[in-house]
Amino acid sequence: MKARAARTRRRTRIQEENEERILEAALEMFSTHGFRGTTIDQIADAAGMSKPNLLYYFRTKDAMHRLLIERLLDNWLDPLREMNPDGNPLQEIRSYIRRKLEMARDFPRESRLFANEILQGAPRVEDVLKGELRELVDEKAKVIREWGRQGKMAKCDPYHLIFSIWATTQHYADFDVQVRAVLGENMSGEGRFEDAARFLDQLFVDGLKASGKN
Amino acid sequence: MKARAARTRRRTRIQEENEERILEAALEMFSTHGFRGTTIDQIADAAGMSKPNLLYYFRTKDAMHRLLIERLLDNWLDPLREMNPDGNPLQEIRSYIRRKLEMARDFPRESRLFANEILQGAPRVEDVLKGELRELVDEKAKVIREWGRQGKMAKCDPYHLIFSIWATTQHYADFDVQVRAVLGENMSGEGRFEDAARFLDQLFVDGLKASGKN
DNA sequence: TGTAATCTTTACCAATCGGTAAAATTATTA
DNA sequence: TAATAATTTTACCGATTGGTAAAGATTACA
Repeated sequence: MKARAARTRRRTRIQEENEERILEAALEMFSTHGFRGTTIDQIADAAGMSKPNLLYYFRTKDAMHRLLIERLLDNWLDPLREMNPDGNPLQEIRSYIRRKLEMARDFPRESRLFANEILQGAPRVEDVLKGELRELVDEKAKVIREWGRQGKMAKCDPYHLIFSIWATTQHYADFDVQVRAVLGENMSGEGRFEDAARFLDQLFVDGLKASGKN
Repeated sequence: MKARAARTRRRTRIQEENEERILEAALEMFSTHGFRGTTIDQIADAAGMSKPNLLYYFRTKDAMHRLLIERLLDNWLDPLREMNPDGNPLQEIRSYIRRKLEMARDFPRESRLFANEILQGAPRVEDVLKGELRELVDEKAKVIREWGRQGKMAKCDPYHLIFSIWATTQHYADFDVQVRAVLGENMSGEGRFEDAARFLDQLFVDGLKASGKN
């Protein structure tokens, strides 16, 4: 018996490549058809391999989905975590919006995967929402409220501010087809996101400047 | 042969009741599991009848879904249509937000049905998006731009303003479980929506007041 | 190079899917 | 009330679903 335990043997090159190909294909399918709307055959096709071959790497459909969700959640909360309590409030909010918008632009499938999951009642991420997510939002809400108290920005409900930032930024990934339909297909993705960034800056930053009456 | 054609015979009481029960059940299932994620058996169960009996009223799964989408689109654009070019700009925008928020509160399943459809590439509503919806948004965008030009409100990209209103209001229906997870289950639905309305008023109305620099 | 481990293919399976046929039942109306 | 139309049930079908068994091909390594 080797020193290396059977359960933890090193991953092969082929294994690494194929698992990545499968996850890529699975993300593509799950994010557009949802979990139940995606078949293993579709994923296998998209990954360019047979279904039994795919099932050699992931024993169930659920295993693929779980891993994708897990990976997603790893990065999902980072932009909010980076919001610095000691920074300039409006600048911090502006940067947060920018980071979220960049995520929507660069990882639209991940955003849609998450949206699908939430829409369907969040059966697989409920714990994270009520745990990690809630704690983080509570923490940042306190910071925002304190900024308001100190007159560094307008007083406002920090929870709904955060919801609004989530909603407006993720909208460009989740409702992409609608945005394209309204703006016309000829408008480039880059242009769309620049315009969106400019508008959201204006809306949130101007809208949250400390006003005299508070 | 009766004067009444075979194709257009009057709907019976039973027919009317059962079709309504079925659509109610179908809306419930489609809005949380999506089209492919919902089975006819599930709908039949939820409607309290057997599958063949259900299929007597709707010959295919698609027929139910199409009718629900059709009904939805009937009312979906009304709030934006009601925006009055001759009204007070900020008041009109405030009212529009209010109406959209009320729809999210009162018809969350319809909102999620729509969200599911868009997320999955809008295969069944593409025409409406590129047709009716786009025309309506173009029209209202002109109005908003004119308001800006006249100095009645801040100059801003009207398309992204509309997207932001859609995103923030529908968020409370589509991402309901996340909102509840963060705010805690003990907060009542009424309270949530009142807080949201207050915040969105502040964000959009304060954020879009005509500023000196324009 | 031989061999053990890894990877892929072929052939399959029970359960579930959307949907149908037709008999049995219930409601309507002449 | 008799006949007709509308509704419901029972029994079923072929296709697709997620997943398995096991033989065959390939790869890594001592």
